[in-house]
Amino acid sequence: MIDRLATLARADGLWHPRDCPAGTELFALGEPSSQFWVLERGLVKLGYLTASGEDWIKSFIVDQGLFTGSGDLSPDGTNRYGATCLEPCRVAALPLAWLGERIAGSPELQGDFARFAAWLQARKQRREEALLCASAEQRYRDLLVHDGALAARLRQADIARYIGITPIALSRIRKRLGLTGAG
Amino acid sequence: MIDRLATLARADGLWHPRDCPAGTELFALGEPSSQFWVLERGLVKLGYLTASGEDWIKSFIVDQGLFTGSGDLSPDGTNRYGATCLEPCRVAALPLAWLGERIAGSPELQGDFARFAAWLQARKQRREEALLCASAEQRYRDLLVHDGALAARLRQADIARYIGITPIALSRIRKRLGLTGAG
DNA sequence: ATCGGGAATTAACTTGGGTTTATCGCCGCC
DNA sequence: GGCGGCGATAAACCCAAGTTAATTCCCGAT
Repeated sequence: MIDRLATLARADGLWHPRDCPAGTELFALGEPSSQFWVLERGLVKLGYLTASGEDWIKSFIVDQGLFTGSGDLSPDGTNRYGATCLEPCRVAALPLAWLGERIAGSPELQGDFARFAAWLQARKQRREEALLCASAEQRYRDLLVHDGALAARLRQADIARYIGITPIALSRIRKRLGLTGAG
Repeated sequence: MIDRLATLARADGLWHPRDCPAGTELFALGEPSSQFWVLERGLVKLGYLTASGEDWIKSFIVDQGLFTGSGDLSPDGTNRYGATCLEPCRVAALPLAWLGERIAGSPELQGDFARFAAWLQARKQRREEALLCASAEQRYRDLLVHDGALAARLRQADIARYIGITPIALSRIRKRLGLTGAG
């Protein structure tokens, strides 16, 4: 899917991947959302920023993936969350307006995006259920079980903000589980 | 959209709306998810049931709406949550397989469902953000502001389970806000 | 009017997480 | 080797929410 997008964008002279170091802010909450992002390599966090200045992590994009700042593909509107590189990344941005045209004109891409939307929806479904029904400790254990490789690449602070607690509370949970010092 | 669906289903002899009293369980978590539900009148809650027996409310369908037990339209799979009538309801169930064919054959219905999916996604987006970033008190106040009419029709226990706390904690919040006795 | 039942509230106690501040460990740099 | 900075952990304290149990309120049935 990413390859197909890259090929189409290259043909239109729109494919400009760029390498950026860890810590780079790709876009911020509140900015106009007219672009669509492709991660080719690295690790990106998508996060909300509350009025009181805390940030909470919506999701991680690992190794390869697609994301926007608004959660959909509409070319107007503003970003509902920001994106920051957690590792050195290679990313490319594409105009959402261009993407809309290309999807309309390509049945393969339509299929790609339909599958992507379904996958994304299932993921959101599980996340909502976890946030609503499971305790912080349960959410942490689920993360370790289902995304252990990801967890190993993240700082505890980012894991905590993804789970919905503070880094200190996560440290306490790790102590409870006998994980401090053991990595 | 509901009218269009009803007309198509009636033409195929599949439209059998039924009235059911408050408390009726339309479907339960874990059952095979082969049907698609249309609410014509009433109020339905969609809820998860945890291993320890608590239930948490995913969302409410108010007056008119569409819902499944799996969050998508795939005709296989099992229900990830259950549905219960909170008020006397008129509902109709349609086979998901039938719906898939009808959507494929009707551009209008395709458009309807594309818009519906977009709306649903935006709603999930806001819910995820609220569960992750906002306190229980904040979520309650948001509910009163944005869905006051709905809140007035719900029992406090259901509001609490939707917000993500116990009815007792909600009662304390209401006391803090000066809403006990006045509401 | 009164009785019974469900919903909401209250109280008392426990637990988990937030906040603040301090300490520890590690690693890169000079 | 020593310094500085960052991430993780620890300690002390507070508050919000869970738990259990009791009480009040309301409303409908008899």
